[in-house]
Amino acid sequence: MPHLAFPNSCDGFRCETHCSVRSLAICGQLNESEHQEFERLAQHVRFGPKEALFSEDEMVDSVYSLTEGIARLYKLLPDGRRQIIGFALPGDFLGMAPSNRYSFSADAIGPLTVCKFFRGPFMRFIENRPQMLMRMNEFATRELGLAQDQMLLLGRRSAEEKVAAFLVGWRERLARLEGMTKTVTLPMGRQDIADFLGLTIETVSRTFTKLEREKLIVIVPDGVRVLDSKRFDALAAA
Amino acid sequence: MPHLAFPNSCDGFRCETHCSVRSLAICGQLNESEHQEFERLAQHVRFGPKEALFSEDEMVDSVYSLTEGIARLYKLLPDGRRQIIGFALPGDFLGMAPSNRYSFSADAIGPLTVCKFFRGPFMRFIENRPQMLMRMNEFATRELGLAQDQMLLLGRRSAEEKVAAFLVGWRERLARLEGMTKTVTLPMGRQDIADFLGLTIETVSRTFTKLEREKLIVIVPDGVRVLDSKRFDALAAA
DNA sequence: GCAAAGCATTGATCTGTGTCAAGCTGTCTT
DNA sequence: AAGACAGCTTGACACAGATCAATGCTTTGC
Repeated sequence: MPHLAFPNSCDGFRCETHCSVRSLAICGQLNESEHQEFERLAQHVRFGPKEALFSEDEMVDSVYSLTEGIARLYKLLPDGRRQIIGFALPGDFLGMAPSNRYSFSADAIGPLTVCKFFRGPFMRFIENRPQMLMRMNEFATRELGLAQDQMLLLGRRSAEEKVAAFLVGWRERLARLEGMTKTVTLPMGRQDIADFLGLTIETVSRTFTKLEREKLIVIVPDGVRVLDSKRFDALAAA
Repeated sequence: MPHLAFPNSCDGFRCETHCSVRSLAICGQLNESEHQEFERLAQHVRFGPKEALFSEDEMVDSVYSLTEGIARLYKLLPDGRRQIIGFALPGDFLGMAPSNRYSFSADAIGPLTVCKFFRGPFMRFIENRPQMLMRMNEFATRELGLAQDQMLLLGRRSAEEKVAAFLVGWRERLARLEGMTKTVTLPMGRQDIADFLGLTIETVSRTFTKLEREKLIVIVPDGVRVLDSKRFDALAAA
């Protein structure tokens, strides 16, 4: 796009270049003037692959609205065991914690951009805006619902069910952004999937292979193609 | 208390009889007049052991603030496998869901009382009260934090670590209500603990016995007594 | 005081997933 | 083009926790 001369020059203005997902994001229901005021609080920040947005136990100084790319959210045990508690997509909101320290770590999987807000100004902006607070509630409630689904998966599903449910769930989340497709792109590696599902990388790999042998999926570079949606959804449901 | 003539006669008024945990509850920061208005929306309802407050997939018509007793919150798979996603204590708030249907089931473990609110009036009460919305956010964020801890537990801890972490976590939650004690009361049965930790009842039972043999706890009726808090916390942490 | 029921414990065995160890595939570097 | 590297797959084997099967311990009701 050579005619788009200054792609980074619109900070501080409503600018769809930075936020193709604005309607999905925390700021999606602000009117024009509110949004301008809100934008003045934001810094647009880019992160490279594997770069940390924040780490568990750090003091919370900022909150983030993800605009592009995917982040991995995880907790570590002292001996290095890792549990990925979620993957954040564009539109997702990060950084609320039950104390003044982050309760998990977040880092970029690929290149990633966020709107970053300092906690104080952000809190002052929302504290007397019921609409914004309601939206925060919706976001928190949705996250909680996902977390509860994940508890069921981690506690009570077999390896095969875990992988199938993960692929179905991931496909649905992508569908909100890109529309439903047969090919599900998987930007995260096998180890990330393993740490999300409470499995080892070997078991994840074997299970992918097994699902392919059973003609439910085809493994393609950076993802899978779902062949039999019906049988697949059934496996994921139960 | 023979001089307390009408112990159930104060519905509609501020009444600590119904709410020894008011300061911990959703309504804990309302002023006197707001609280009276809020109370007018509430019904005080009692449930007996095993009685259902609501079930997964039912339409959400009410939300609940737990005032006495303990509830078990769970999700079921079609084949009957169960995952308990949490235990609710007095002060906890139940019933927010990401859709218009409950995303889990809740039932009383023992006798239980709640403040029940119809969704519509409740929403109308909070929607223009930022303080109340902030409090809802705190509650949701705390729940989310607990859910994330539980994901780490379910995905990455051994049976012994799960049981130890459960006892430590449960003791801390009780401490908020009753103060820290050596004896941890466990109102839920072994099957409930198993379904919370992603284990079988046999493994939970064996693990309790093992912890007792190792002189970390003593099993007493309806609970355990913690002998070696230090070693115990260490096991729970990692 | 005894039967019945419900819950918890213990033992023997099995199995799904983890662990350890190669080997494979694609990409980047020089 | 060749080597090195990172990520993924496959195989052989081990083991934590599940399953199956008794048995024990309270509580409840008569």
